[in-house]
Amino acid sequence: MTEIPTKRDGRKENANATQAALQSAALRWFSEQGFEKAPVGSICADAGVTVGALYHHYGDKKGLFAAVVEQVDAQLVQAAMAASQGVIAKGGGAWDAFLASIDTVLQAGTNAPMRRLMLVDAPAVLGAQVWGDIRQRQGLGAMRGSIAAIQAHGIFQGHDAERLARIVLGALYGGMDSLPDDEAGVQDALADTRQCLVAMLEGLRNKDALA
Amino acid sequence: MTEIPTKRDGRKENANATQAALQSAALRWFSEQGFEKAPVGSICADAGVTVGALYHHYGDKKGLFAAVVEQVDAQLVQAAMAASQGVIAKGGGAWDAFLASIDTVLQAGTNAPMRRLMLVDAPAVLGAQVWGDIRQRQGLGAMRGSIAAIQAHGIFQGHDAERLARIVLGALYGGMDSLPDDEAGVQDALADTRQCLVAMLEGLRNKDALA
DNA sequence: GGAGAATACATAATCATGTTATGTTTGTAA
DNA sequence: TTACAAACATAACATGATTATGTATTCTCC
Repeated sequence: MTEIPTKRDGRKENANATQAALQSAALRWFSEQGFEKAPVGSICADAGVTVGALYHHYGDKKGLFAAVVEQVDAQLVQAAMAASQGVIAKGGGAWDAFLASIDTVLQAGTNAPMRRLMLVDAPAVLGAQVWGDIRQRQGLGAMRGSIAAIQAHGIFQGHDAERLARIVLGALYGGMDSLPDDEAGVQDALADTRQCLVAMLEGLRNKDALA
Repeated sequence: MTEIPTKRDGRKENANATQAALQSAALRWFSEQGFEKAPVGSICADAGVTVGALYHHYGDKKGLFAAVVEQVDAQLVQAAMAASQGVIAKGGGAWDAFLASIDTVLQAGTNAPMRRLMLVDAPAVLGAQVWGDIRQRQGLGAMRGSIAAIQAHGIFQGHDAERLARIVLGALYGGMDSLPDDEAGVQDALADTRQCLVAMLEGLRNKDALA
């Protein structure tokens, strides 16, 4: 969108490579150790560069963290939307498509390190402003879109899509939070959690239908 | 519970006083500036002691933070239970008492600094283990108790109280998260948020009643 | 009631870690 | 080919948490 590089820039290619290496290493360190216990020196060493590269591209440690968070979030949104549209493609209704996207997020929440990265560290490290912007662009935006799509089908009428998105996402996070950290039995808990969530959502849906 | 001090200990009284001063100052700094931007030196200076006192009583900065979080959480639980029992005392039902406790928590969430302290910084700083223990003793424990009480009245049957508590609390936090940071219009948003939450809960209640 | 011990701090050094100031290289445009 | 800027490397720097050590006060016990 910026400009069509008629002559390819060798500098920028290298820069993109180091950024990719940096974000890849950072994702490992941040998810496994948490933001605090992930020294910039270790991340850079792991990426095969020095701290100079990091501060050149991201300004500071939080900048790198923000880039990682947004990247992961974007991938999750993409997966959720793919699942949703998969249901539509198979002739499913808007409601079932909505539930499919929720299932995808829940499934992703199975991974404990990822949970801490996205739900615990991100809001604390980035602050309300930056994290709010990222959420708006990624998760919340997608959820708001999904709810708006649902509302176009006559469901969830009369509620502010933005607020409802936050509440539903909150319940979803609460559900993810209830998953055990140990690998064993996660699937059982997942099924149970899903049942609770769906019950609440369908409850809300049916209740609105009466009014 | 520990032992009846037949001879009063002057040391312990002084120690309790400094601990109170420390926690009071810490609450101010942590809620206004966040954990990271609250230097231990400033907290101690504000409390009229040196860092030696802090590390003697709490081990480290996180220890002091944990004490503050648990104290605030305990106060909130107390307020919620008082509201709940107030409804009972006036002849209200278990369900309305349940909603009253939720209202109390929501109302507390009106305060933005408090929100960051309890919902953002606490899980990130303390880690899953410590924070989980505190929640278990305070908020989650109370919510689980409330739900169990509800279930004794035939509502929310067939769901694991623990898991349901986490999901409801998650939705509650999501709702608090949707509140605007500016003071103006908070009450409007609060009413709207409350409506969404109650709708979901009553939806779940009614749905279960059918099965 | 005095010696010893333990508690409750104060003070100053230490240390870990994020950040920055200053090169140095390399590609690119003129 | 020269000048300039982006993309790093290196080493010094700054900040803030932690700790090692010292001291006074209080309690315990003989």
